[in-house]
Amino acid sequence: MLDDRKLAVLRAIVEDYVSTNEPVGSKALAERHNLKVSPATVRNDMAALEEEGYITQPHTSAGRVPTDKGYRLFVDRLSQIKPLSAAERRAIETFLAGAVDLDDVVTRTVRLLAQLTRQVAVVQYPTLTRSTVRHVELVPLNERRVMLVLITNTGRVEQRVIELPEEVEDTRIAHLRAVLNSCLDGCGLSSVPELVSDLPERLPVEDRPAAATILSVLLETLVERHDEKIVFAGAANLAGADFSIGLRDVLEALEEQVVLMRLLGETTSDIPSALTVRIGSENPYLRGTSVVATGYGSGDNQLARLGVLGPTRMDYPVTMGAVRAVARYVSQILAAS
Amino acid sequence: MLDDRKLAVLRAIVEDYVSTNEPVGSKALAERHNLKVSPATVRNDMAALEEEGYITQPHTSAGRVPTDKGYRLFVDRLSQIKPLSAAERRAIETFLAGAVDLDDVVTRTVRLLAQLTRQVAVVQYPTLTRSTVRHVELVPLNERRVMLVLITNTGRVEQRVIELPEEVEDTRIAHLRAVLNSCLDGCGLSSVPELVSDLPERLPVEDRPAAATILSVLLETLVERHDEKIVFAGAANLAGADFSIGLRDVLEALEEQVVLMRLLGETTSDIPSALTVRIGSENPYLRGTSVVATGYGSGDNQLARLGVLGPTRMDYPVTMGAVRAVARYVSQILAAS
DNA sequence: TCTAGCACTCTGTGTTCCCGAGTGCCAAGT
DNA sequence: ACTTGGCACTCGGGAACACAGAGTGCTAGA
Repeated sequence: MLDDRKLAVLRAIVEDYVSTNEPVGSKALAERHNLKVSPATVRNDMAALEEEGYITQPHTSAGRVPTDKGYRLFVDRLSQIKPLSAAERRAIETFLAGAVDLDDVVTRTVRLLAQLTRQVAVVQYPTLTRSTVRHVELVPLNERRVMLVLITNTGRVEQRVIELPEEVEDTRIAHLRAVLNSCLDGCGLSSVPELVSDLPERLPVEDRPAAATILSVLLETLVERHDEKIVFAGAANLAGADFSIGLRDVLEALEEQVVLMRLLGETTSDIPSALTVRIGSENPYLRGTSVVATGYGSGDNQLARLGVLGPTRMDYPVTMGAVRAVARYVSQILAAS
Repeated sequence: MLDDRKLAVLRAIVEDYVSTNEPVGSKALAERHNLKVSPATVRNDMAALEEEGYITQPHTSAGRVPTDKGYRLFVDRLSQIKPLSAAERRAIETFLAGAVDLDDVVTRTVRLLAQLTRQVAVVQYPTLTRSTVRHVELVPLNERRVMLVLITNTGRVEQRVIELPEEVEDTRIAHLRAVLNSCLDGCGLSSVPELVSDLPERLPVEDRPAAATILSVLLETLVERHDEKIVFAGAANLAGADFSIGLRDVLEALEEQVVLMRLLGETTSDIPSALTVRIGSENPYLRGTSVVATGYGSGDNQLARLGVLGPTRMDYPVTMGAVRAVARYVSQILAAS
C-alpha cells in the first residue's frame, strides 16, 4: 500500500513542515526534494497518504500537514537520530564538568538540554531507590531534637529535623549513629527498610523509643522523596511555539510535579536507556505536545529520567540526538562522582 | 494643581482599568463611581491629568489609561493595602505549616504566593550570611575524599565533596571536625572567615595541608551560595496577561538568576520589611512589568526577599496585601524551626 | 503508471464603508 | 470661576466585498 516513493513523500512533508511551519503543497515538494516526479504524481501519493491518515489538510486547497500518525511513522521508520556536532559535545562536556554538587548537576543538565533543543527540558532528580547509602549522620540540636542527614552515593543529601519522644544524651545518639552506619553503609536504599527492621531489638531498651522515632522518619524520607522532585527549564522556548492546546495549560502542567512525572513516563522498552517518543495524542496527559525522554544513569543502575517537551511539530531527529547525548554525559558525570 | 476631585478621578481610572482592561472613558467613569459631576467635567480633569503625565490615551478618541507615573501616585497616595480574608489567612497558615524542611518551605511559599496573587511569585532562598552555624560535619568517603556538610540554623544544608591533598586517617578527620564545631557552633556565617583564619596554626603540623583544603572549600561554599538561589512559580499566570514587552523576554528573565535577583532588588526603605513596589519603567531590568517585593525573616534578622512580578496593570492593593501577609507567615515559620 | 491540463475551492489580504465611543471646545448656566 | 450641555471631529474596529494565489481533484493522454 505504501511504496517507497510514498514514504519518501511523507518524509519530505514532515521535514518541510517542520522547517517552514506551513502546510506543504505538491509543487513545492516536487521542486525542493528532487523526487524525479511531477507534482501531479505527488498529489496522487498525497491523496493515498491522507486516505491512510498520515497527513491531513487544514482546509480544502491548502497544503498537507502531518498527523500524529504521520510523525509516528516518520520517527519509527523514516528518520535517523542526528548526532550532535563535535563542538556541541565539547560544550556539553565542559559545561557539565563544572558542576559542584548534585543540585548543580541537575540544574546545569536541564538548562543545557533546554538550550540545545530549544524546547522545554525536564529532568527528574536521581531516584533514591537505586542509590546506596554513603553515610547517615545524626546531629544533636538540643536535648530533644536531632537532625537526620542521609547522604547517598549520588551525592544527594536529605535532611530532617526530628523531635524525640524523650531527652537523649549525645553519647547515646552517637552510638545509634555508629550502629546505623555499620548497618547501612553501602547498602541500596531499597533494602534499608528490611535492614533496619530488627534494629531496635539490638539496642538497649532505654534507647528504643528514640530509635523508633528516628527510624520512622528515615523510612518516611525514603518513600516521600522517591521519584518526586522534577525540574524544568526553557519555558521561554514555548513563547514562539504554537500548541493545539493553550500555552497556559502547558505552563500549568510544567509546574505540577505529578503531571510532569507522568509525562516523562516509564520506559516503554526493555532497555531503559532507549529513547521514548510520545507524539501528540499518544500522550495521555498533555495532548498536543510531544515528549522525547530517556532514562539516565550508568549501565544497569538507571537513576531517573530526563527529556524534553515541545510542540508536535518538532525536529525529532535533532531533539532525539540531543536528549540521548545529554543523558549519556550526565550518566558519566554521576558515575564518576 | 491636583485637587481632590482630580485625584479621585485618577483613582477611579486606575481601578476601572485594572478591572476591565479597557481604556476608560469619561461617561462610564461618571456613572460607575458616583462622582456627582458630569462627564464633561470629568473630561476637563482628565485633560489636566494627561497634561501632568498621569494618564494617556492609546489613540485619539479612546478612553484613558494610567501611565507608570499614574500608577505610582495611585500606589503612594490613593490606595490602601488590602488585607487578606480570614479564610485566606487560615489557608496560608495550614499550607505553610505542613513543610518538612527548608526546601519545602520555600517551594510551598512560592506556590502559595503565585496562587494567591495570580501572578508570578519569586522567592529568594534565605541568605546564608545572616544565618548561624548549627553544625559542621566531615564525612570520610575514602582515604582521599571527605564530604563537608554545613548545617545552618535555618535548616539549610550545604554539601561538598573534597579531594584531599594527601591521605588522612579517619581519626584525624574526626578531630578536625570536633575543632571546627567547637570553634564555629552558633556563630554567624559572616564571621566564619575571621574565626577560622588562625585555625591551621592551632593544629598539628601534619594536619595542616588537609585542613587548609577543607577550609578553603568551606569559605568558598559560603561566598558562592550567598544570595544565589532564587525560585519562581506561577508562570502559567503570564499566559493571559499582556506585557508591553514580549512574553518570551519575561520568561527568559525568570530563568536567569541574576536578573531575578536584581528584580527583587534591595530594600529601598530603612525598614527592610517594608514593601517595595517598582512600576513599569521604574524597573531597570525588565521594563513593562511591575514588581512588588519585600524582605522576610524575623525582626532584625532579615534573611532574604520575596515578591511577585506581573504586568503593570495589576491590582496593587490586593497584591501588596498578599505579599506582605505571606512574608510575615514565612518569617514566623522560619523563626520557629 | 505517470503526466499535463483544467476547472474548482478555498484562505488570506486589501479596500471600502460605516458605526460608535470618546474627545475637545465653546457657549450658556449657576 | 467652575460646571454643564451641545456639537463637530477623529479614529479604531468590524462587516461586506472583491480578488489574487496556492493548492487540489479529476480526466484524458503518453
